Amino acid sequence: MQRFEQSLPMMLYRTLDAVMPRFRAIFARHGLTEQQWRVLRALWERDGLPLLALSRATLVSAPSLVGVIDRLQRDGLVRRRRSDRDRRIVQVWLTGRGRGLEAAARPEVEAAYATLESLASESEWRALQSVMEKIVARSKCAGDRSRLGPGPATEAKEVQDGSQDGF
Amino acid sequence: MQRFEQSLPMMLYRTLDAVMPRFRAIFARHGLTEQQWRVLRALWERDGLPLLALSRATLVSAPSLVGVIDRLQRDGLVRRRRSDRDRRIVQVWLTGRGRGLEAAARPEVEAAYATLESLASESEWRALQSVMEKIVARSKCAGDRSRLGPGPATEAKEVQDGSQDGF
DNA sequence: TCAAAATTGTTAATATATTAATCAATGGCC
DNA sequence: GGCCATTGATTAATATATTAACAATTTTGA
Repeated sequence: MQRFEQSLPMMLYRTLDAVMPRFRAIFARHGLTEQQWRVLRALWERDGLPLLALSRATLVSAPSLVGVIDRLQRDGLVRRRRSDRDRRIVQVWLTGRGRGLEAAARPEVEAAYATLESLASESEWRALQSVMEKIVARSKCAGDRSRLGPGPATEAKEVQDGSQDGF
Repeated sequence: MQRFEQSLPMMLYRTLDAVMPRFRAIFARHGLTEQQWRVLRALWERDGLPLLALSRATLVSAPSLVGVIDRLQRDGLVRRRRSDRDRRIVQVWLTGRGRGLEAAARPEVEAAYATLESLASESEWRALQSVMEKIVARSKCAGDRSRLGPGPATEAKEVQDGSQDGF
């Protein structure tokens, strides 16, 4: 059995353990947890996402996400609204305060990314990203079920309009 | 701000999300969670580790580890024993059942690793490992505090004897 | 049309993660 | 010897993860 320390999972965990603390410190200064940050980050890019899409975007499982959003809502950063087109769907929308956090936190996060990028060369980053993408892509094929569902499925049958409600 | 999807943290999480399910399925078949597996894995390599060393080896924080070990103990897989040399230290020892699990699970885990390795080439794996090691190493320098402590500290003042009790 | 199957969000039960605080034991130091 | 900063384990409080089960809605398909 491969040495524990050098197994791919442990290497990935160790890397996260090395880089995340500095990000978490920033989130904490703005009163956010890492998962709350991820949700906001996704909504800043596209507001009004349905819960399931948000789950896939943030890699937070649906059951966990329910709680994360409960607390974001409690803190007045987002709002839930059930879709009219499909009453099963619950969309999550930013409040003014939720939207405002982006500008407030951006400088610190940018700086953290810059520090992070300085830890390896351009080509190393590209290599890293390329291999990880390959692993992810080829894992999905192998009859896997990565707990967050197959996403847009094998055949992309996504709605392509830009409507803010088109889910 | 860098695109959310392509940020290093999300890439790492996505990779874990892609590869871990197949391992977790194996652990579950043996009645283990991922963290319980990590503890056993560490003890198989070196039995009787103190809790803090176990925490560093598994990347499970000490408070979490207490619960993980409580449950492993409840299930009769490990045993706690307070060190005589230093009454603060609690060592964790495998029971017969705990030791037996290694042989039972090994084939499946080996197979999973083999499948995993087939997802990328030799050189890609080396590149991946090399870049991640670099990131980890250089993150530690930068006045970081990756929650699991500085390990053996800057100056390795570890006990070098092979005694099973030398902690 | 209508019952079965699939989707989406949620709850429940148990296991972890995270941060801060506590507590006993040790080591250094005067 | 006795005070004190440290260390190693644990507890406490809150937030997430994971798996299974559910309820309300669509969607399918006979």
